Order: sequence, then C-alpha cells, then structure tokens
Amino acid sequence: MGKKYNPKDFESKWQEQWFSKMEYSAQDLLSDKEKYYQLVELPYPSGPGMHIGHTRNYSMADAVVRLRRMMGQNVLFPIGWDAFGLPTENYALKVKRPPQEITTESIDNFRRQLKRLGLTFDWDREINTTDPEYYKWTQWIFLKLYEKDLAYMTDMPINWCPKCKTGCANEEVVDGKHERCNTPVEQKKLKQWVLRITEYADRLIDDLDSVEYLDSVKALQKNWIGRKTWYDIDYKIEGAEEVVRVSTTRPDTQFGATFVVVAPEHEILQRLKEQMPEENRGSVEEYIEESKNKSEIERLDESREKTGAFTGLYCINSISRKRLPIYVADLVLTTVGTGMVVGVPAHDKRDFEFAQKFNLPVIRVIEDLNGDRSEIESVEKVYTDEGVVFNSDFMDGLSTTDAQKEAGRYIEEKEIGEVKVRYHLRDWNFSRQRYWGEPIPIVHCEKCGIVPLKEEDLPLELPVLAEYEPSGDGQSPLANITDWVNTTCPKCGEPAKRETNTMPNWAGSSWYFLRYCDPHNDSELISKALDRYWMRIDHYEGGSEHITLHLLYSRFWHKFLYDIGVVGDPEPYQKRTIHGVVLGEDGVKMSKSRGNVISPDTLIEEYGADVTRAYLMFMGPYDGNVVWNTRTIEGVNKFVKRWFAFIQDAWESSEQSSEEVGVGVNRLVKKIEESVINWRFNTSIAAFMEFYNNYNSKTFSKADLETLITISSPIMPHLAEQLWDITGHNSLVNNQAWPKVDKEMLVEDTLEIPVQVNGKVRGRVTIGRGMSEDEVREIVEKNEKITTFLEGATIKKFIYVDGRIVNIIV
RNA sequence: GCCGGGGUGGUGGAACUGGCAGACACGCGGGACUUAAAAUCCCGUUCUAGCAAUAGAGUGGGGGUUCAAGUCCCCCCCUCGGCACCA
Repeated sequence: MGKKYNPKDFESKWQEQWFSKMEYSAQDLLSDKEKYYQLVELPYPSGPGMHIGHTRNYSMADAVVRLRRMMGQNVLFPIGWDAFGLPTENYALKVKRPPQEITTESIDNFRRQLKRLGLTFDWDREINTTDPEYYKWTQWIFLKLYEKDLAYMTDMPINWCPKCKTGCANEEVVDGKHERCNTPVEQKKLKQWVLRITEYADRLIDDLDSVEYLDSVKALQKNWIGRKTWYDIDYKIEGAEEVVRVSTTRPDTQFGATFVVVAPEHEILQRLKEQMPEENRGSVEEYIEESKNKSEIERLDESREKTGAFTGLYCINSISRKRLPIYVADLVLTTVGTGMVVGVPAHDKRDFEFAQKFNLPVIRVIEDLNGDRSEIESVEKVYTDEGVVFNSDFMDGLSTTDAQKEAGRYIEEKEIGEVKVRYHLRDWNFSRQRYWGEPIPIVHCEKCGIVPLKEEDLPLELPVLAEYEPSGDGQSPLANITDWVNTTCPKCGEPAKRETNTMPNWAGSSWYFLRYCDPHNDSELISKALDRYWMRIDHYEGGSEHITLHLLYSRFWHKFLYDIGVVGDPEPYQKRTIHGVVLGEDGVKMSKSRGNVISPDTLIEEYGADVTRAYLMFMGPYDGNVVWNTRTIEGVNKFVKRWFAFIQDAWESSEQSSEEVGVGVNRLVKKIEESVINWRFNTSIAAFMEFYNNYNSKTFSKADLETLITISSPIMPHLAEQLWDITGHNSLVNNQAWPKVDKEMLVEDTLEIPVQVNGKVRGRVTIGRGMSEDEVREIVEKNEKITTFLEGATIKKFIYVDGRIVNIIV
C-alpha cells in the first residue's frame, strides 16, 4: 500500500465494514454508559438529493458522535425521511408518476449519498413519515387529540393558496404570500380541522426556562406566541343603552384617550347602525364596503395613509369619564383584542397619525424620565416608553407599570371590564386539500356526525391513485375516490363518508424523534422504558427555518403526549442550536436557477469523503454562513495528503518520542477533544495543521502515532481507518477508546513569557515552573533588552501574572 | 419600530475565565527542484517609515474602568437574521 493518498482505494471498503457490522448502533437501556441522543433534522428527500448544506451539518454531527462513542458514551444518532408534502406531489403531477414511487427513488438516492460520506447513522432505526407503519402513530396522535377535544372542526376563513389549491397555516404565510410558491393567499371559508395549540400557549412559553436553547431561539418562540395582558373596558354609548367593550394594553394612558376605533368587520356596527346620525351612516357603510374589497396585503401595508370614517357616535370612557368619538377604520383587525381599541395619540405612534388625519386632540399623561410634560406635536415626540403618570386622578404619580396594575384592580373592583391574557398565536389549521399527506382518521356520518376511527383500524392507508390533481374547489383529490370515501360508520354501521382532507407536512415531523427510540414497536408509539432512557434529546442540531414552527408544533405535541402519559418529560429538546448556511460562490443561496449549486457527489468523486467533510468543517464556524470557494478546498486537500504520508513515514522510522513531542501530542489530543465537543471544527483542523507544521520532522514513538491516528478519526474517519490498517492493526480505529490526556505532560518545566514595560512588549524571558515573583523579577532585571527600557526610570510597580506575563510600570 | 446576532489584514477566520492581536488556510511575492511545465518543498506577507536593526499606528467610531481591553461599562454608526398598523 503506497503513501500516496488515494481515497477511492479505501473509503468504500471502510464504509462497508462500519455499516455491515453495525459497530455504531446505539444500545438500548445500557445503564453503565452515559447516553447521548444527538438529533439532526430529518431531511426531505427530493429529486436532486443531498444538498451541500446537509453534507456539512451531518458531517459535523457525525464527528461529534464518533468522538462521544470513543469517549464511552452510548450514542443515539438516527436518520429518517420527512417525505409527505407539496414538493413531491407537485413534482409527481408534473412527471405524471405516483408520489410513492418518486419518494422511494429519492430516498434510495439520498441514503446512498449519506453512506458514501461515511456518516454513522443508526441505519436499522431509519424511519419514513410516509410509511403506513409510521403514520399509523401520527394518526393515533390525532385520534387522541380529538378525544381530548384538542382537534375540532370549524369553518373559519382560512388562508387559501390558489396556486397550490390548498389551505395553509398562518405560519406558512409570509408577507401575505404562501411561502412555498410565493402566490398571494386569499381568504376562503372552508370546513377545517384545527388543533387547539393556544391551550398550550402558556406552557410553551413558561417551560422554556427548563431548556438550553439559544437566547435568540427562545425569544422567537416567545415572540411568536405573543402573550400579552389586555384590559377590556366597558364604555357606554352616549344617548343609548348600548355598552361597548373596548381593548387596550396600556390602561395607564386611559386619561389620554381621545377616541375609539372599531374594525370594519365588527358586528357591533350593524347593531349601532340605527343610532348613527343620518349624515354619518352612509359614509360608514361605504367605508365598510371598501375595506371588504381590500386584500390582506393592502390592508397590512404600513406605509399607506390612515383611513377611516366617523360613526357620529360617542361613548363615555368609564375610567376618565371623558366623551370619545367612535371611528371605524381598517387599521384595527377583528382578531386584535375585542376588535375595538382605545386611541391614545400622545403615547402611540399609530394613534397619533390617526388623530392628525381626523383632527382629534392629543393629551399627554405620561412624563418622561426627566419629568418632561411638554406637548406632543409630532410623531417623533410620541412617548411610548416607561414614565410617570400625571393628570390621571387615581393613577397620578405612579410608574407606568404600577399604573397598569392599579387600573386593572380598578376595572375589576368597579366591574367595568376584565383583565385578560391574549396571544398572538392562533389555533393550528391542520387540514390540507391535497393528496400526498396522512389521511385524517375520521368518518362523517349523517346520523352520528363526526366519528373517529377505532384505534385498531389504524393505519388508515392512503389509496394509490391514478388521478390526484387537486380540483381547486376546496375538495381534496381523495373526495373523488368513491370506493375509498364511501365507508360505514364505526359507531352505527350505516353508510358514511371518510374525511378527505389530509394532514399538513408538519404532522409527521412533530414527533419523529420519539419513534427513533423504539422504531419497530407495533403495539405502542414508544415504550415507556425507552422513552425514559433516551429522552430528552441532548442536542438538536438544525436550521433557522425550523426554529419557530417545527419547534413550536413539536413541543406542543410532546406536551400533549406528556399529558396523556405516553412520555415522561414535557419538553423534548434539552439543547437546540442553529447551523450556518453554505452559500454559493457568488455569496447567494445556492439554487438551480442561479447555477451556483455545488453537488456533494462531484466533490466526493474528486476529493473523497474525508476531504469533503473536513473542508466543509474548516470553512468557518458551525453557526456562521460560509461562502463556497472551490480554490480553498485545495488547502485542506493538501493537508490531508501530507498528514497521510507523514504518519506512515513516521511509523517506519519510529523510535522514542522526545519530551517535546510528547507534550505536543498531548496538547493536540486536548485541543481536538475540546474543539470537537464544542462544535468548533474549524479550529480542530487548524490544530492538526499547526501540529503538522511544527512536528513533521520529529521522531515519534509508535504509541504516540497510534494516538495521532485515533484522534484523526472523528474528522477524517476513512483516512484514520486506513492508517490504522497500514500500521498493522486488526481492529477498527473508530472503535478505539479516546486517548486520555496526560495532564502532567501538558506542563513544561520551563516556559517563555513576554515582558511588558508600560503595557508594551519589550522582550521575553525564560522562567522555571513555579518560580516566585521575586525569582522572576531577578531574571527580568538581568535581561539586557529589558533593562535598556528601564534606564533612568524608577520602577513604580512590578506585576507578575503566574506563568503568563510580566508588566513593569515606570 | 421591537427582538436577536455580528463588525478583527487583500480574503475566510483564530485569540481560554481581561494577559504577546492576526493562529490556521486562501491569495499574493520570492526561491529550490525541472530542459520546461505541473506537482512538491522552502522563505516572506497587518499597515506606515526604513537597506536593516527598529520605531510608530492598529480589532467600526467616540468616551470610560484597569498595570493591562478585540474581550468589561456608557454613547453612536454600520450590517445580517426574525417579527411587526400587535394597539
């Protein structure tokens, strides 16, 4: 075997050994080892296969789990396929083939690529969300949700994508467009399955205290849920018996309220119509009609001018006793508060703009931290920060926060309203009018209404169809399959019809990590013992695109499964981090249309798996975006070749290692261990290179060379295996124990430290280990280079930081 | 506007709990080997001045704490990501 690095000669050989022997499978319930569950996001198997981003992220996770196994941990590192959903279905429609077939092909291709990279996933735990054996349990969770009244049907208006011909969740609408296809969504009234995620809103926020997500991830979760305390207050309509309930989150500014705005869709407008003066009624009706024709996008356009119409009505603020005009305006949405809000122009920018447009008074009631009470005469001066309340009767002198509490107390005591927590989060629209998803296990019976399937009848399999083009009329393609749709009611046995909507893509991925722990269990979703052993997931590595929705949905389902006793922990993930993205050479996201896509297959073909992996890790920090650069991969390629030859040469000429070499090897072990565990692979590889630069001409003992081969294996596993073989070992190096750092070896007897004069480095001295300050001072004062800087000056202070640095102040 | 990251050579990026700024790599310059090229190897490379030893400046800008600041504190600028007529 030559010293020339030729990865094609050996990479596949070692892969076969790893995968056929299943050397790295996790061992269930093994109690004498520490368990470690490393989760990576399960990929969507699409036609083009593995993206360079997957290659990078999985290579990193693989390096970490290889190290952890060598350190003696029982590691669970599984993979699976999130294969239902629109991309495959749309592609299948285009090429006129069944999605089942396409999915199988894509998975086979993806699996081949992952293996070709040498990733040590636990292949006998592979799952596939489109496999009836898997989605049986997705359907089972749905039945449980239904049983607990957390899944319900409603015909609320939903977001409808006219291009994809399906409804979608609020979360999938970005800037008024369907995120998958960028088509503006419309509002459509459809009978929908909805999950009551709002029921879990508080816990989804509060339990974040028990996990170690990045701060930004926690903030995003909280932000999305958007918990706020609202103060709903009853105002009496002037000259009528009618009472309206208005909302505010700033009751401390009640005395500064100068108007009330109601959303155009608000039903109260119909009731109040009679009481409106003749001259206002017409314009109000006209305004309502106009706003009906406005699209969601138009309405949410912040930059457009404020519009609205005066109703001619007034109400009495039940806190300030002031008389406020009532306006209708589309800047208020029915879903916000009670759909009627209090306008306080002095302390809300939007209210100020509205007041200017309609010539309404501006009354300041909060002074700033400098006690400023000057008039608010421009938008820039609108004061929204904390301060002290004035001109506000019983709230005078209180801070804004205290005044809010006081107002809340007042409202409840006088029984003029209610303090209420509201959320931005809406219930989760769970129906899709498409074919390629989990069928919802429900039957509609004329007599019995909505009837769930019996658990023992699961899975309800998706029929294989010849035609599955969505009709666009709001019906799922399944609706046309009469012999599937027509069934009998599980309750009364009479003819009934199946639910034809399918579940969204999020369903299967909301619990997949549990199935990895117990993938072949056909009597339970997961056994209690395996759940208690493997969960919670120690580290979930993934992309930023899934930190709001997937995280929220899966945490919700997990809490539900905890509530019904399936799992033993209300939170699934202990730690969640976000990887960076590999951008194209032009600095832009890789895409087919831009032609800047780098294919992992090509790289592996040209450089081999190890160089590909190592380079992707070397490019930059784990959490940063990196720009692809074809030139710089050569640097890593060069190093890997040299490292391969160096170990072999050193082995042939091996003798005793000098103390210096021993120290160097130990340092390197420590550095590699720390940097890999902390996902700082770019510095691991730099450490290897640095070691090579400093030590490649030295003589090594066989034991030290074995150590070097062993520590190479997390990052360059094939190369390490090959070297282990060449040097006459009959085992797998990836199975060796991680070398123990010899702490004694790390401390040298003498060390060189810098000497500063007035904070500037002026020389260096060699001192002994454990020397006292006086001894060090003696050495420093004998050093000519330094004494030239001390001539004619008196030493004011001599600072010696043990083993680090000397600083002399003159 | 709010929330969360970031600003370090020509480039990607190092720098542990404050202790030699620029590790490692790319690029660039020079050299060795070669008839020549490729490959490989060696040397140099923050900026400014100088042949050089060396000196001065230097981590977005300004101020502060400290013997010592890329790192800590205050103010400002720029930038990336997320959310947003959220009342």
